[in-house]
Amino acid sequence: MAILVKKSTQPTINDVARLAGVSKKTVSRVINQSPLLNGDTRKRVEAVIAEIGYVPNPQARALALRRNFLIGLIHDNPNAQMVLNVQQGLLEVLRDTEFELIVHPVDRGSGSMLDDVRQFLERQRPYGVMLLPPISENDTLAELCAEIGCRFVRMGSAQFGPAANMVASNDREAVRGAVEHLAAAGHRRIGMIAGPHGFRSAFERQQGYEQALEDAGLPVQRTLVAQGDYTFESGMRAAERLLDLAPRPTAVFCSNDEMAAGALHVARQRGLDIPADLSIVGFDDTSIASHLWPPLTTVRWPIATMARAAALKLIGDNDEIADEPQDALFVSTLIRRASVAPPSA
Amino acid sequence: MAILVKKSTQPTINDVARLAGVSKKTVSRVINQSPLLNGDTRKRVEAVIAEIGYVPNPQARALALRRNFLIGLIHDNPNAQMVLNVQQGLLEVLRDTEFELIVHPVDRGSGSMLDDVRQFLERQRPYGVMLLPPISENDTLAELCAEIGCRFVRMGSAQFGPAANMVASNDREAVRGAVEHLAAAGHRRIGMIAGPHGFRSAFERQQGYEQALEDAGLPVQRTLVAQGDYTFESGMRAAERLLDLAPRPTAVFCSNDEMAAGALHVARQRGLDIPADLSIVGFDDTSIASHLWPPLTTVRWPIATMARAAALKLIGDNDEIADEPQDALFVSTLIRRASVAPPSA
DNA sequence: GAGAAATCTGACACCGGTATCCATGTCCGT
DNA sequence: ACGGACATGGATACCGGTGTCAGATTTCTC
Repeated sequence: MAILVKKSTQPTINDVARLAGVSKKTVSRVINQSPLLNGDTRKRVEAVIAEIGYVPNPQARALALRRNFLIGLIHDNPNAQMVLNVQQGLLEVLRDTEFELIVHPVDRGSGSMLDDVRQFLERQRPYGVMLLPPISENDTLAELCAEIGCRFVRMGSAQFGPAANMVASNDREAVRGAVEHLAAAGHRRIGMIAGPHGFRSAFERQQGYEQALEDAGLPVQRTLVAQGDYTFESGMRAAERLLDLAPRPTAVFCSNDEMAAGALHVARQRGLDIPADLSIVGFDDTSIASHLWPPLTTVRWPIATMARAAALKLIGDNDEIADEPQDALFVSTLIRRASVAPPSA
Repeated sequence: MAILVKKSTQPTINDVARLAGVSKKTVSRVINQSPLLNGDTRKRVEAVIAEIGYVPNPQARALALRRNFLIGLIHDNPNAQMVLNVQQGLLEVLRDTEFELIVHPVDRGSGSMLDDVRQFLERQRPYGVMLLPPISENDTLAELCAEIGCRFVRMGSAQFGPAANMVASNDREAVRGAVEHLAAAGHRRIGMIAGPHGFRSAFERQQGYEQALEDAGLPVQRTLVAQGDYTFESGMRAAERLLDLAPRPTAVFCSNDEMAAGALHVARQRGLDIPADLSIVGFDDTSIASHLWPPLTTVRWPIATMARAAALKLIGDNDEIADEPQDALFVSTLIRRASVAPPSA
């Protein structure tokens, strides 16, 4: 038997007012917990609300209040796990508030990206938006949000300036620690699979890599750095280039787990033993890292925590968010698993 | 320098009307492409709109039209890749429409799940919602949607009835084919890591497994079926139980890729060679399947295609969606990769 | 050129909330 | 008993769109 969709009509504030024998405004006061209400009237109204199952219409509310309760998540991130981690962090905060989450992915690289976002912002006028890397690194985009008058928070891999509404991590330091770990294990030829050109996160992580090499007294060599675009496939291609070198690097740091997985894949294809023949370190600590075999040593990027913080900034009472943007810094830590060992020979 | 958020005021339909020297309604006609408009007036209004950058307020529109343009995605699925695949399929359809996507994850198992969903539906009154498995298998939930009067489409692993607004795949047949493939390779002891009890998808897939065994003249043994809950960790635990058996199964079919990855992980821990010592088949063909080593033979579940179809059903002009729910069936196919081989001894 | 028909346009009410502001009722001091 | 401070509640306008319907204009017909 078919399940039919009733064309039911939802009770409105007028129905409540009529049944309770009060005016709309009084009902509105009850809903909004106004303090200037007789306890008796309040109870009567509440009883009616409960009885007929009245729920305020958010669209009408939004119209009257000249604001809505939508938080936008704008991203161009191909990494499902990361996006979902962020969503989870966000929703944890949004749960039990009246806010709802609107997800708006955009085409990276598409020339109309800015127009797309502008249209989204102008149409929905979300209360606030959250910008995920890598698109969050785009200053023009941030300026667009500001111009339109939309609260925003950017998640990123480094402080961009004294005040850029940034919730950031310390990627450079974290990567430096990770590569140091490789050097300390005895590796002298440490390759890197870097992120795409023009991305702040890619830049920061590469800087960390180079600093660690310098600290360890190792030469920084162009050929040891292959570039990917944060996808598994690009990680494979980059790894192929690195593994074709002679002598082969004995370790490789990858700018994210996805590319590390690609590198591991290629190494396996070539019959290399991980970690004996090649040590691999990733970045992000998404679930793929611990699921791989061997489990991947990686930098844990506290993305869900950052998302929670960003959400709190967005919906916080702090109305000065725009005038006094505050940045927050989160610390990434190295998670040691089984994909790193001293070089074999 | 801080990026300031301007408290700008958006132009309204009244501004446009005043500047163009016409009435609100005429502007509304221009926006809605009403055919009964003098070309001249239309152009004048359009010019003003373009000049002052007018964008209609969706909240006001929603209020006046007594409907909005929000599509809800309700899910309790822990699998990030799958959820994102669905989101992608959905958004592909929603892009270039005026619909926006609201994501509303719920706590599986939480006792308040139905209340949570009810609150979401009553508050947001989305134009339509999409229910993802496993929560989509919950008939009570579907009835709730119908009761509230919200369009909905359920994605699932089998037809639930003659008309249940279902976009479904043929899991049973697909699994039968997959297990047949194992039997054809010469496996006689084929284990299964099943999904959680009470889930339709889990049931369908187990039925497919059992049918394949019967078809191949193999005994259906309780001990060869271990149960998981679709997570990596549960896959590990289930695999441990199966690999502890003596004699050990030489192949295992897993109800999803995530658990297959867990099984692969455990096999590796025990020093087994895949596929020589153990053949593994998964289900879903999420990206993890091709990223694993060895690449996983798996059933491709066309979830993004299904999501597109579901989205079209939701936003389609077809107003009878409620009265004449139509089901659609999608075919899953076996993707042969390297995790299956004939048994070694 | 007058009247009818077809075409366009605008005044007005309405969607379901909130804000403003004034009218009433209550309690108190004198 | 009267006036004023204070607490409470209601009438009304408004947010920014859309629907209705009547009136104005144009076009067509004879």
